[in-house]
Amino acid sequence: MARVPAQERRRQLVDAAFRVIGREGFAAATTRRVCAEAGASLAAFHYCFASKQELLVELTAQTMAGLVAARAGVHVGGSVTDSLRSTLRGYWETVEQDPNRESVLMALTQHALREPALAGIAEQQYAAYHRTARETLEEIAAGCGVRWALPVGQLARMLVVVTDGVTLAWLVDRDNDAALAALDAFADQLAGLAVAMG
Amino acid sequence: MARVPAQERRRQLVDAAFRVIGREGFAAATTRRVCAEAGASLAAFHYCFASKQELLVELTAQTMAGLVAARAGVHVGGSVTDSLRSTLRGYWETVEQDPNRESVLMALTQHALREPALAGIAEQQYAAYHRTARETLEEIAAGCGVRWALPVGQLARMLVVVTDGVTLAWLVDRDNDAALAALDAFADQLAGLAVAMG
DNA sequence: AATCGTCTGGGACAGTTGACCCGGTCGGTC
DNA sequence: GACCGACCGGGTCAACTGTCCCAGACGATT
Repeated sequence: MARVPAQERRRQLVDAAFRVIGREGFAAATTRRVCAEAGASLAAFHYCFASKQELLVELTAQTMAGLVAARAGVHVGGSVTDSLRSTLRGYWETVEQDPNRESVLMALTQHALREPALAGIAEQQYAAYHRTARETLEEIAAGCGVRWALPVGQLARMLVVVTDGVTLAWLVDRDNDAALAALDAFADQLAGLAVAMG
Repeated sequence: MARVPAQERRRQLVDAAFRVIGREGFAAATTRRVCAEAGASLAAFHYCFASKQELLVELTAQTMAGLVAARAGVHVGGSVTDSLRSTLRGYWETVEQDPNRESVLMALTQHALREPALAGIAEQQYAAYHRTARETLEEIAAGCGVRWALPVGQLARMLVVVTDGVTLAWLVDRDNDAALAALDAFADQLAGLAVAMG
């Protein structure tokens, strides 16, 4: 087995855990299974992490941070409708690009809601998620010269609701067309809440 | 220990599993834990169920069927906006009434997506869920004398997206007010897709 | 070359889990 | 009252889990 710096090993193990969970579910992510995926020994695992819990904390934080980053893409251009559509479609591209990420995210969220050590992370990252959505909406409003008819915080939550809801439905029936159609329709709907600046 | 007919025992064990998962998460639902909750012995368990898997199948089917039933309430009255609002608020009442049900549902859905024996159930029940949403929308349209500007199937998916998305967000931050506000806003939005019958 | 922290190999441990089994007990039926 | 299927108690089993340990090997610094 290759000799690898501890920090690099940590990264490898986190990545391996991500792949295992995405492929076989949260329950399958045992220390032995993760080590096998990463090509490491159990001893290496416990040299890098004090416990499995520690691995999970790092994985959760990293994945949720990636979530916020991946969904931060704003596309301002043309009308409000166009901007919202392309922003939501931009989000959907990230889902299609790595569908497993969503499965992992769901599993981790589910787990984090139970685990006191992780609960803070989930809540905090969802707050960041809402914040990102709000910034996106404000950017669009500014770029298109409109203002929102509802409090931006409320609209931000609606945006998160739409992305999460569409993703959840898609995880069950894997209907890409329906997902895209729903996203477009919601974009049109939300655009109706933009009123000309005055 | 009381002497109970096998069928009744099955019911008790399914109920116990539901409670355990709702309170402590899916992973906590071991056969022993479920038996303790139900006040039954391991032997009783394996007399009633051939395997834990069988219990899970029954639990999943039963819970998802309950989901469809609980969300089937339609409230037609007044304008389209009023009807949609009260229908969505009716749904939210069922959530507030038994918040754990949603946690269990999420956990089971998550699990069902991995387990071939359960995948069919999840898919089938979500299809039923979509069908119910469509019927709700058609009832509202008929009752209010309007038609929908988009295909009803697409609107039905949007309705499901909204309820699931709002529920998911609420599971993380438990913000009741935000959930209700989002539901109302979406009701108003969707009502905009109703056009007078011509 | 000696040394020291970093890293690895293989094994061991106690605890838990799903499954199973056997002897026996209950309640109704004939 | 004999019988029989429904039901239970308690114990056992192999498999798997997270965690830990120790002897040793590597590589840079001295």
